Amino acid sequence: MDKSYQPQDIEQRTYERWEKHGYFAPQGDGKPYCIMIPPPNVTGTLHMGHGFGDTIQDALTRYKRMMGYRALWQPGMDHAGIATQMVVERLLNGEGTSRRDLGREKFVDRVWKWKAESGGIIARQTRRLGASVDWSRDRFTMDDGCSAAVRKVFVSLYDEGLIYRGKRLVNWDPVLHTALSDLEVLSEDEPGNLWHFRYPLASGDGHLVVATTRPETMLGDSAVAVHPDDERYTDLVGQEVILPIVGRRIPIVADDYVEADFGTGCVKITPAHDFNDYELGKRHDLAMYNILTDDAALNDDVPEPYRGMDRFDARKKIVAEFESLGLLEKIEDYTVKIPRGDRSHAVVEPYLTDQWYVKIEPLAKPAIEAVETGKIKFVPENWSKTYFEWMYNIQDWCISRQLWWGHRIPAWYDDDGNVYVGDSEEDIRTKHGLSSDTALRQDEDVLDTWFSSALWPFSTLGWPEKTGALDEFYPGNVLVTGFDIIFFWVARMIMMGIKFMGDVPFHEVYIHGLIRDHDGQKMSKSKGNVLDPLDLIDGIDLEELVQKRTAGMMQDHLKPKIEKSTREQFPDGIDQFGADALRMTFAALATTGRDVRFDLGRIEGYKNFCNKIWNAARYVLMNTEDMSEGDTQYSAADRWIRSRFDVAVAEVHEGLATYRLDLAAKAIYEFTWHEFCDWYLELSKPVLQSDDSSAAQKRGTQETLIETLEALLRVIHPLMPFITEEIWQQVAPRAGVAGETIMLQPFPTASDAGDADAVADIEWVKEFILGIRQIRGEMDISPGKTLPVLLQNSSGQDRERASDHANLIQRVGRVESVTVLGDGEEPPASATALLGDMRMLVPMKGVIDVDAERARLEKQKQKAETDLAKTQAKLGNDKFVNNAPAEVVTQERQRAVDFEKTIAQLDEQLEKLAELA
RNA sequence: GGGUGAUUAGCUCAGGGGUAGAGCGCCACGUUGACAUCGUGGAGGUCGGUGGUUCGAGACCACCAUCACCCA
Repeated sequence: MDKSYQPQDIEQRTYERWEKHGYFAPQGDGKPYCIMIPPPNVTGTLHMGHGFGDTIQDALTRYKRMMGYRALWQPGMDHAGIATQMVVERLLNGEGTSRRDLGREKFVDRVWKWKAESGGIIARQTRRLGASVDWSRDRFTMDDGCSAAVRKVFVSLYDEGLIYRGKRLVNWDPVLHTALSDLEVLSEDEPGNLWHFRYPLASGDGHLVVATTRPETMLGDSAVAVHPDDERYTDLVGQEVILPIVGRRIPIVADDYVEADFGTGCVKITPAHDFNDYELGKRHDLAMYNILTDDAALNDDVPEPYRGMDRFDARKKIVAEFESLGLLEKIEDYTVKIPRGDRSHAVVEPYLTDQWYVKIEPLAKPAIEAVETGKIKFVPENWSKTYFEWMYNIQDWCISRQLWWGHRIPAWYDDDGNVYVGDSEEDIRTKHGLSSDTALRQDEDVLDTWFSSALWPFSTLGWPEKTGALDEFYPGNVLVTGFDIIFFWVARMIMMGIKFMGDVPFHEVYIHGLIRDHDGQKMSKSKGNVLDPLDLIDGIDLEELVQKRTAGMMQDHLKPKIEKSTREQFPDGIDQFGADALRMTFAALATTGRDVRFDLGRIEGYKNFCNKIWNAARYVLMNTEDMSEGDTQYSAADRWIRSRFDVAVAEVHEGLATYRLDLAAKAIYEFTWHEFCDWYLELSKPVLQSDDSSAAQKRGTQETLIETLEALLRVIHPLMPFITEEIWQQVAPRAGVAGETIMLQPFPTASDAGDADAVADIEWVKEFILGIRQIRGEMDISPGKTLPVLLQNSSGQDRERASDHANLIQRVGRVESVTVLGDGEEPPASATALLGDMRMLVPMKGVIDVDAERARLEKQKQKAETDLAKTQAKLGNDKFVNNAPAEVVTQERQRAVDFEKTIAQLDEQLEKLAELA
């Protein structure tokens, strides 16, 4: 074995071997266990969030697989309609052509080509992370099966009246020329203005003042509204104003929606370009004047000078015209919520168009019940509140998108405008008896990507076909995802699963946090703070990282800033850490919190942990080479480490069962480093390296070393698959374990045979050694110097242990000799450590500074006195003694006694020091 | 405005009515035949504030402050 751990040598060949042997497919005849991967966007690349989620899912899958389940982790990718179309359009722009130049068919062909290329990158990243997904079942939301599922669901919902088409106000993205669902629109505060306009009354008696943040919409106004209880305007309700510039007479209406306290209490109403106004307009039966084009320029229904003008240019012109008409009352600074498309970042317009909708309430109801009744549980449980909050206020879902990339809506129109919905054109012709000379044209639009994602838990298993996979793996066990897509995805899967499978798609939803950078900032391409998981696995130099972060940016002006911060944060680029270190880091960060800060220091620590395991294995292998057959005798240390291992195993089971991967990782780290390596390996050395040890004793320790390591590797494997497999290949044969791969070995279970005596003995030995080390450390005695130790006030058990484990104490504690002092025997001046009632004395002759020792003892005494005072205060309180549980009181009394003894011992020792001075 | 969280060591975070924890960082010492990607020892916290419940609160409750996020 190499002297240090080198991940790059191991990972890829190991993964290839696993994949080639088909280890990832469900195996054996155990109970099924299934996780559906959240399908990543096929044209993107995996980011840290995916790495995090994949690590969690892989750990769970590997664990269950080792526990004997038929584990399926279903992989796949999502076609990501808008995102993908944008990427490809940008590619085309770079080539000097465009989507429209190509035409729909060629454009879609082009996207498929790009998909093939890009999808490969993601698959490669997934493999590098060590993900044990069943590649033989790989799926894509646009493949034939998933597409069939989409059509089937659309048609059934339509037939049931749950999908309808209608002219509604939608969020219109004027750059991408498509409708967006509410969830795809992000509103943020931006500085703006509030313009106050005068609208003359038709009666000629003056004017009203309305305030607006969007002056250009006044061209589409169809009313002015006031609050019904607003006495200032009671008389005016029912009258009319004359809309400036346009010259239209529009009514003054009264409606509760108006806030009398806001502005002047008069609101202009533009039903075709504002969601609130739209509702108000319907209540009052107002006219709807659409004044925009698909590009959000003004259309021909506005006064001539404005036609064809961009909305923001029109705004300026309107304001100027009001001013010149003497109708501009004032302009205030005002912070406005600006809605932008989450992909294009264009300002979204409320716009009247024909769109397809899913009537959501009938689907939402059972989906709410599923969580209320506990059929589906959120982990952490709190997220169900977020789910309910949204589900109780859910709106109909706009599912049509004016894109070319996606599932085309299975609806056809004849020349009379009749709509036919069905699986295909032939299907419709048959169903409706339409002859071949009736012209039909299919709806141009495609479906929202999330429509197909909502079917993922069953479409991937073969639905609408009846398949064995569906029988076996639906419903899945757990969905692992971030809280940001509870609405987009989780809720919709639950609705569709219940609707079409008659059962929930999964029983648990484990919500993990979102990965942020070391400053707590969300990682995003435009901020230039994204990390590619592969760059942490393989490492990357600074220049390449800068290049990667600034390439292909939409906003060139951000480049210098990104370059600067990248150079500051990673002056030496990023080291190679390996997939296991990355995975262990993710696991350790998987707490119940919602933000996960990723810090390089953390992953470095886990890389060191890999090296620690590696070297522990080297030690074990080096020391078990010459294992012979014969009797074995197990030492207390051997029995101790087995007991401790059981405890660690139980903790790991508990951590994984409760989705606390951080606690599982901690238990693994703690045991491996601080018990197995720090103590057990050290305690094994005296046995193995001493000529006094019998062959049976050596064999006992060798067996314990190799067996514990072998089992430990299995415990670690779900979190760190590569290094454990690599070491296991060498360790298993020597431990007498046969098998091709650690992946398919049973996960250790805790035996209940803890050896309390051995544990007590070794804990005593550890305290002994720690006491000596403490003296050594604080007295600045070189680690190389062995020390004589005198035992004072020792019990029979102390003496027995000291003699039984003399070898350990001497070698590991670097103790020259252990001498038991008799009752009246006067020790020389010494440094002291306490072990229960016993005092361990290290004679000071030449080695120890009296003043330093006094200071040291004083400090210990002070600590004990503080503790004693607290304890006595408690015991002096009758209420405590009378009300606290008896065992707590007893324990407190015992502590008081212990502290008093400690103080007495320290006092005695301090007196001796005083005599010396 | 409605909702959900967070506030514990210099930093990043566990813990969850009965003795304040880890990793990293820091200080000192160290080439002990697995590991300097290491070992040994050490320093460092009135657990955001104020009240309350309790024999006992960092933990439970209320309010406040600050900071996030989601929804309108």
